[in-house]
Amino acid sequence: MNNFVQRVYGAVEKIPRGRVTTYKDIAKAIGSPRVARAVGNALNKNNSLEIPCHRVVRSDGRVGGYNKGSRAKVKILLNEGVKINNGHLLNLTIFRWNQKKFLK
DNA sequence: CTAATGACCATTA
DNA sequence: ATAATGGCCATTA
Repeated sequence: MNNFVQRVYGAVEKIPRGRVTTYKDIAKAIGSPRVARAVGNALNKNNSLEIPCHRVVRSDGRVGGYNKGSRAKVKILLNEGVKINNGHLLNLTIFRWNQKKFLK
């Protein structure tokens, strides 16, 4: 574990059930807007159930990867009420969660 | 030290 | 709609 991973997890653990955010949004949230790819790498190592990394999706509305397989990721999200069709969110803007907005 | 890798992104064809 | 491309950056070999 290192500082970067800690910061990523710190942002991810705040995502509420039934909502999603993007790798890029996590990057912004930790103050480094261009590290989306590295965020994915950090989440790939996650094993903790405390970190809801299945709620992080791609900015194009596709579900993205998962260390237990993207099938499992879709399954969990569907179970939380996020609507997905062929690995693509029906409407990313509806389910997207923005921390700043939430705090306002 | 350098090179390769990957749960990404935006642009272009 | 798909596919290719270049960029990005932390981590790992």
